[in-house]
Amino acid sequence: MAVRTRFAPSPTGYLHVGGARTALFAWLYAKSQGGQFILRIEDTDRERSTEPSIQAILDAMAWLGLDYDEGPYYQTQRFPRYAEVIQQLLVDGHAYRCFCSKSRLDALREQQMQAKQKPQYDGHCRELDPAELDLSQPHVIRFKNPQQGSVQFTDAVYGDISVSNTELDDLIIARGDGTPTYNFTVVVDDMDMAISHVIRGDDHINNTPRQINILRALGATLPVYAHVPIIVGADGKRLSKRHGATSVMHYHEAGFLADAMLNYLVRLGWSHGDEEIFSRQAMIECFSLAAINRAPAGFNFDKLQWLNQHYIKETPTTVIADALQSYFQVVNVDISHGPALETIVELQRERAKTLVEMVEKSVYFYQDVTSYDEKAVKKHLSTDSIPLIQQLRVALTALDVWQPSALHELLQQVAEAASVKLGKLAQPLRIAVSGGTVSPSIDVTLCALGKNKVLQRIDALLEFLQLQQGA
RNA sequence: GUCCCCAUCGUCUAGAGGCCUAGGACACUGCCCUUUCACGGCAGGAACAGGGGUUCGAACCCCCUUGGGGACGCCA
Repeated sequence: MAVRTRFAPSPTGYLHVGGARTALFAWLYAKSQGGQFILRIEDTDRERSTEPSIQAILDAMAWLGLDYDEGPYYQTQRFPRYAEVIQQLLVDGHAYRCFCSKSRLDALREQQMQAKQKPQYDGHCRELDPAELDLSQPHVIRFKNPQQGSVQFTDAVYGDISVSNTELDDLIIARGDGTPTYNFTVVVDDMDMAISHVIRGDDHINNTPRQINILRALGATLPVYAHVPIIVGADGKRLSKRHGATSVMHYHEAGFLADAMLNYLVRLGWSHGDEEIFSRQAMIECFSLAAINRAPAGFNFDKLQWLNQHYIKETPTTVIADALQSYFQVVNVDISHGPALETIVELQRERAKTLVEMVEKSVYFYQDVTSYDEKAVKKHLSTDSIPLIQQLRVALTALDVWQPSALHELLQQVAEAASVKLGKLAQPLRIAVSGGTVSPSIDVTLCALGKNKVLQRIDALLEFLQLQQGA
């Protein structure tokens, strides 16, 4: 049987990391089996579904590179089909009309909770004679769940699961306005779309038995179910906004690479021996449902950062440089006068955990230094530094070959001549060109900056120091 | 409350009865490298939730307890 998996988000907000991981697992399984991956938007809740949410989900899928072979399908476009199946269920006696008022249902629930029972519909309308009904009265349609026996299935992740039918009540499959509900539309869609493996969050594990009952009433073949544990925050609670960013696209904005995100996500609740690094290709080759962990996994920002830096270091320079461009734009730094972005990447890739950080650490390559870090000045500069810096300026001015090795040599000579350590020279210089004490190696930094800018900035620093002297 | 599920270092995890004196990774600490910051290298601390079984032998199998998560909607 052809493997077909799907990701079926409801467009009520952005794509969060838990959803992204579920999507990744479904995508991986399809890819690993040579099957198809389908995207379906579950927008039957018209109150909460929004167009921007749909776009946000599509954007996030695109960023992560989770491409789909079919879809996106929209459930709101399939209402005629749902109506058809509901009719069939009604005719076959697998569903019935329920005229119970909300207030009766509320009272029933209240009563059951008081009696420490599981709140369930009591089947009040289950045996009404279809011939004697007044269809003009407001009513919903309920699925007639079996009352005997139990539902058993083998989850590809959790193993055998069994639930007694007495735990399941007659769920509503069509609302008062005739629109179908989630547990019903999923079943119809998975059946119609010939989904072979339903891979979804484990919050649906309790829905599975009732979905199986509907599937059976419809005479459909059952898919394989694989429930993926949820992602929790540092406190063990379900990941939510108070744990920090949960939107996948937030990580894009924060300068994370899609490959890093994917690698992090795939290792959250799944493993392949001791391996930590998985390219897309590697994860497709190694993936298996059986290796998914059953316990909820905690989101660990530090490890994501580590992976991101790993990919920043490993990804070809030009690719990172291309990606970097938009991050400079966001902070309004004009990069047209200064080193090529490839150079920035090469100088900074070992010093930045995110592309945003890389930008923050590289602004001085494109913009003049407007202030000096106070601590740095205090530690490395005094009016006594002026002669040494002046010597350095003279030497730099005379240098024809503006290359790292030549610059390195020159610095060493100047340091030797003044009988100071290289650090005594490099730090003041660093302050001059960057405003602080942190930069790539001074020789490559000077080289990337260019002779003119370096001399200008040395002059600016000298001026600053002379002003201090005067004061 | 009822039902379902889960349980190895702080976190992600390896582990399918002897290979476990429990391995790797992130984070943390120390040292080395070093012109700063990083990268890198080396070293270190750190876990089988508790209690009963089963077995010659249990992190692995069974039961109970505890802890955690999820579901119980005319939400998905």
